[in-house]
Amino acid sequence: MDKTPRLREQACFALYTASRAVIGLYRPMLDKLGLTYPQFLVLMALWETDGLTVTALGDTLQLDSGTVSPLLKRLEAAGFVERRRGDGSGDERRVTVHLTEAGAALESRGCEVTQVVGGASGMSYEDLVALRDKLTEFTESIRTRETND
Amino acid sequence: MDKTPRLREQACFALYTASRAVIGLYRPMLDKLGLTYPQFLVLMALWETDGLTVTALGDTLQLDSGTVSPLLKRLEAAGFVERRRGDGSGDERRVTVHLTEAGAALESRGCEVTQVVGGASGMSYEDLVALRDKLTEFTESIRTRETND
DNA sequence: CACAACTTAGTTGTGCGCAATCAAGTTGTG
DNA sequence: CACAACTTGATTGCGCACAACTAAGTTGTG
Repeated sequence: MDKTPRLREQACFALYTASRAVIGLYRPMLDKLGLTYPQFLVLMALWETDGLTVTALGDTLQLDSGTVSPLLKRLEAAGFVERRRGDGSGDERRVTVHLTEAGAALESRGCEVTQVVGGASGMSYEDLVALRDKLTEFTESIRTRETND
Repeated sequence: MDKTPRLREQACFALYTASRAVIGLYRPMLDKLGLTYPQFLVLMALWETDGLTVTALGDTLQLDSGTVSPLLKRLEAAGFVERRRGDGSGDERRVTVHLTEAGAALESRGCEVTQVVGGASGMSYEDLVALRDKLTEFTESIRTRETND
């Protein structure tokens, strides 16, 4: 029984490293669009459903307001999105996030990026799908156990 | 052909989310040891091989000096590690990192944490090993393609 | 020896990520 | 209506990550 866990044997470390590696793979391509990876995720969410509230965006990306608010501030400053308070709902607390023309225009180039990254991953489509499903299962499983101490 | 990639379908997003979720699972336990996850990784590397240089630590954790240097500064301030310049090698550029007594003493409690997290992941040992290997393969594959533009 | 090229750590600046806190707005209950 | 509980988004503070740069030390070449 080797009680000392080796770094290389830890699935969590592999996860941590892999995550940073993919983002690093995206980086040079996203740089050309003037985006960071989290900013790109926001746009992907909006390309799918424009006009999400800040909370809905946070739920989608699994990020809290302390991350999303400044993220949107930068995206707004860059001219990719626009925030509107009390948009139609009559609830003045709600802020909806909308793509600008520039933000919407990035969609096709953005999709290209995901294609290229998928190809550069060195894995087949089937493998990627299997990995994604395994990871999603993993995350769900963790979230349900989050109350642990 | 749906050209617009959905966030939920992206393996990269699943990776990004899963990574943060595991670290979140570690957080409350590591808080009790006074450590963050990256700091815990440094200690794991040192429990395995004490006296690594800053560069060797960076290679092990796949982090550059801009991340490792301040990380070690905080770990040193917390009394878990100690840095020594030109340690024996006669090369005054090299800084080796050594566990203090307090740092070494955390090992058994640290190992416990990895056990608990492994259990709380909701996956079998075999599944975790398979996932880890898939992720390692993924990362390696990406690193070899990093010269892409 | 001279000196350019390189290696090693560290610093600076920007952008996440998250806990904690806050202010403004809304809702439920009496 | 009054007012406590809640929701929504923003702010603050700290610790990563990483690019770009710097300073100090080492090595290879003539």
